[in-house]
Amino acid sequence: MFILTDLVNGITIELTDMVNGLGILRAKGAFRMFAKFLRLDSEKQDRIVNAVMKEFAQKGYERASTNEMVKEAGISKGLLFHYFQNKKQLYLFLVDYCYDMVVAEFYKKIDLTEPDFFKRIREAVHIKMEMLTQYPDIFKFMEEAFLEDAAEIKPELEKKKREMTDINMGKFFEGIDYSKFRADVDLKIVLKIITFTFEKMSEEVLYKAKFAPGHEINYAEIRQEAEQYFDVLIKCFYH
Amino acid sequence: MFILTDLVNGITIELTDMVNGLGILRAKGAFRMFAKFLRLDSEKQDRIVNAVMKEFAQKGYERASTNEMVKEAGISKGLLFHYFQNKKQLYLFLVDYCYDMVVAEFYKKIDLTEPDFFKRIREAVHIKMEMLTQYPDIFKFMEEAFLEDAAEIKPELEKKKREMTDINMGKFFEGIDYSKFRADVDLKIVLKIITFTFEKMSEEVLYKAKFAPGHEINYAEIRQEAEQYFDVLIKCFYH
Amino acid sequence: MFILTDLVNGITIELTDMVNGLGILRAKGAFRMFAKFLRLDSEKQDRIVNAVMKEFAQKGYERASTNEMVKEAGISKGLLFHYFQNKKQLYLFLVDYCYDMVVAEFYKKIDLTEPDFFKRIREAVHIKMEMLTQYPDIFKFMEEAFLEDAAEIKPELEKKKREMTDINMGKFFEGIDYSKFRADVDLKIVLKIITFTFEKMSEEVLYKAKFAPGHEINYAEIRQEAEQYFDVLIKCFYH
Amino acid sequence: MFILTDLVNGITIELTDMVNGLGILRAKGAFRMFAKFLRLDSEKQDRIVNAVMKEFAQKGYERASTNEMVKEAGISKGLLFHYFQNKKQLYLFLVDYCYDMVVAEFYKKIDLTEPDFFKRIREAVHIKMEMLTQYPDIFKFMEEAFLEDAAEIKPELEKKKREMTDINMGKFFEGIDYSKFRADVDLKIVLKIITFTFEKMSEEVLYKAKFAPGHEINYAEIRQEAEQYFDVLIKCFYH
DNA sequence: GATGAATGAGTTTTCATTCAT
DNA sequence: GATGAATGAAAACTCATTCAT
Repeated sequence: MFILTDLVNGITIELTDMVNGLGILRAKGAFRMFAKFLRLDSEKQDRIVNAVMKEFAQKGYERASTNEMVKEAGISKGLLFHYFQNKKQLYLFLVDYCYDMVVAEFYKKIDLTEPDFFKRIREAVHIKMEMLTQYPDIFKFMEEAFLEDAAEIKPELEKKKREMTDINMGKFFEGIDYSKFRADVDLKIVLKIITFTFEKMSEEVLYKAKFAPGHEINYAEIRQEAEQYFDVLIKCFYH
Repeated sequence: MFILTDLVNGITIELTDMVNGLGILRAKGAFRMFAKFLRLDSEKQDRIVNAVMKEFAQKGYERASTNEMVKEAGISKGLLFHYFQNKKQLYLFLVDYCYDMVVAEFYKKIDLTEPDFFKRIREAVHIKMEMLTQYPDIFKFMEEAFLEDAAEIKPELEKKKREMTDINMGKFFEGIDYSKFRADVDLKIVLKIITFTFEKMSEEVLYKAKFAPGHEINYAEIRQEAEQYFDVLIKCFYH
Repeated sequence: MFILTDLVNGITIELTDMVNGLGILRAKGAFRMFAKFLRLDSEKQDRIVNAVMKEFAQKGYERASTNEMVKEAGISKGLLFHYFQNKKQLYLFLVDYCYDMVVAEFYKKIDLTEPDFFKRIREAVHIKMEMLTQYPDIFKFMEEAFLEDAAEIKPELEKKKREMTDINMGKFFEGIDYSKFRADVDLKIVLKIITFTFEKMSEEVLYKAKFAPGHEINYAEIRQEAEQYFDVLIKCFYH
Repeated sequence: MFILTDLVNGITIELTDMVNGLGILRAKGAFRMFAKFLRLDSEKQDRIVNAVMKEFAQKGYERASTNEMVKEAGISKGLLFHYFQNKKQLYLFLVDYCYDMVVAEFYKKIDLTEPDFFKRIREAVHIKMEMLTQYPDIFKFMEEAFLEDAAEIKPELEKKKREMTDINMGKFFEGIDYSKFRADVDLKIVLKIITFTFEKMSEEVLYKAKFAPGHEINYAEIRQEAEQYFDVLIKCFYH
């Protein structure tokens, strides 16, 4: 579903499987190779995750230095590799780790019983903004991760994205009352246009925030801007 | 305007300044620091540009090796730095150089007298596909360049993007017959939705092409898909 | 005596002390420092010895990883060092352990009552080939061990070799009927020449086997080749 | 031919091609990839070769540290890799470099017109001892190199050895007066036995020297010992 | 006895950039 | 203008050994 994905890369994804609270990859056992790390007390886990995330987010995959990470995390060089084997695995682990965290959080909050399409989207936009404020580092990292195209991790990263972006709009839109949409145009195309609109809007918001002094986001303004889009879309696509 | 930008990164840009055949940056004097290079005979210029572009496109900014570039171009290490001072400047120069090339070509082809909004966009889509076929290397490089987020060049690159994406819809849409649009909604928002739609569509096409066997792009299919969007957009946004 | 040594490194050694079934080093108490290990049940001992031997044989002393050994043996890192103190001692222990095994086996088989020099050697060659087939891993390891020249273990290894190669031809040749040798030349030199010949022959066989497809050894051919040497040596050195 | 090879590894080789003063490998163009290094003034070349040789000889391939080499040679880290690409190439280069040096020197000295087999060998033994004294480091390195079995360089090193050990006794023994040998035994076997004898004798000498205080070699003693072998071999193999 | 997390100095290799020629 | 040898900091990763549990 678009709301989460456009937090990070603007690709619509299917979140249904995650609703139960298990991450896709965790459920698939991909975390087994990081068992050593996951057995640590959460204070240390957090210290490491934050240090690593900070470095990757700041410098990207290639330039990020494992030396800096261990210095920041206060652990030895060997230990990082003891947990994560190599830089690539460390990176891919972190992508999953963050993704799972974000998805689980989102689904705790969204109300999936709301049948009106635009109301549901409106709520999702608000949840998204809340989370952006609460976990800015994670979103920064995720955003970079989905743009990352370092040769070494590209294939695995693309595969991971594909796993996470297995589009299934049918499921996402379950419970939505489609009778409100006008009948003279292709509904699938209409839904895509709406999705695209909010994704691009989000991108613009993030993009502008980057260049704003202090990178602060004016949420009130975004909501107002979103309402403008809601107004047009409802008028044009509902009958 | 979206057509060019979504060739490379999906950000809407202002092309008006380029129509006269001078690149934004060239016009602004940014090429002065590469005067030595630009004074070379064009055969040597091309040899160097192609070698450098190839390396950057293949490996990204960080991993690209100046050694490989000079080997491929058949020039000495010192000479490259004589022309371009350092790797960062070399990269930024190349971004401009390619961008100018693409923009000039685009404006030679587009018919700016067509008053119908959708017809103009349709033509732009076709031109874009033509150019993608004709200059695949340049587009590959530009695409990578706009995704590049190596820490070292990021600030300059973002600035450059901003310069190139200083949105000025009013100018782009000059000559367009707006009387065809329905009057009960905000026209600016409508134009944004339409722009967003084609940008996202392009992104999807490129994304799918990445995973298609052989990365080939089915242009006929894209045109057909675009027509589906035209159909909905015209029905909903024209009166 | 050459037969055993050229199994492993082509240096003539004195085997008399081993005939009683005790290894040189074991008899000398050098095994005391590995008492903890030797007290284990033999199943576990074997598991560890095999895992360690495999790793050392495959990668040599330097590159062999204690991590791999404990993984293969199914024991903990700490335990390996509990038994063997450090990598060097582990290696030297294994050299002795294998050597003792090979020597004991050899002396169970050889007939020391045969008085004819060449007949005794002929039998030894056959025993050697039998054992090479039966314990290829041990021989592979021993062969590598005697070639090993990693700086760290070199002094001890050389010392060990010396202990094992303390030449005492007089004892080895006991019971041999020397009256068959011609009297006009120095018998000691003659015996050395014969010894050298079979050692070098063995080396050549092993060397050729290395490059043969599949490394297989053609034993029939070796026996035939040995007979050619026997023929010349008997004609020239017997009267 | 045995004399040279048993200087370093005891394998008989064909030296005929080297007589003209060009190394096998140099002649084959294998030195092209080290052209940068070979273009240096010989003072610097020597400084580097000696530093590298010293480190490899002392510690073997694996343990030898390129850090130590550059420190000893007084050059920068990058420069070593500028000349030799990587540690493996550096090692293999040095093997060739030394081998060529030794072979060329040997052939300047040996008198190939001497028809008597034993006289020719006697001279070779003397030349060998002379060279051992003159270039002890090179011989130390070569000896180690031929024993080296580090996994990484093994295949290339074995190939190199094969190139150098392409046995061609026929050519080496050209000009030798075989009529002096007894006719009732296989001459080829006889020649092998003699070759083996001197090779093993050399090995023993080197081996003993290793453990002698100060590693000094008593050349007079060796010559005397060699004479004992000559005496037996002449009596038994000449008619 | 048994565990395995933790250490940190060590390794080889890369690479943009400089500068004497 | 043109060369390419020279630099040296920085990178990712390894691994024997220790020690608290």
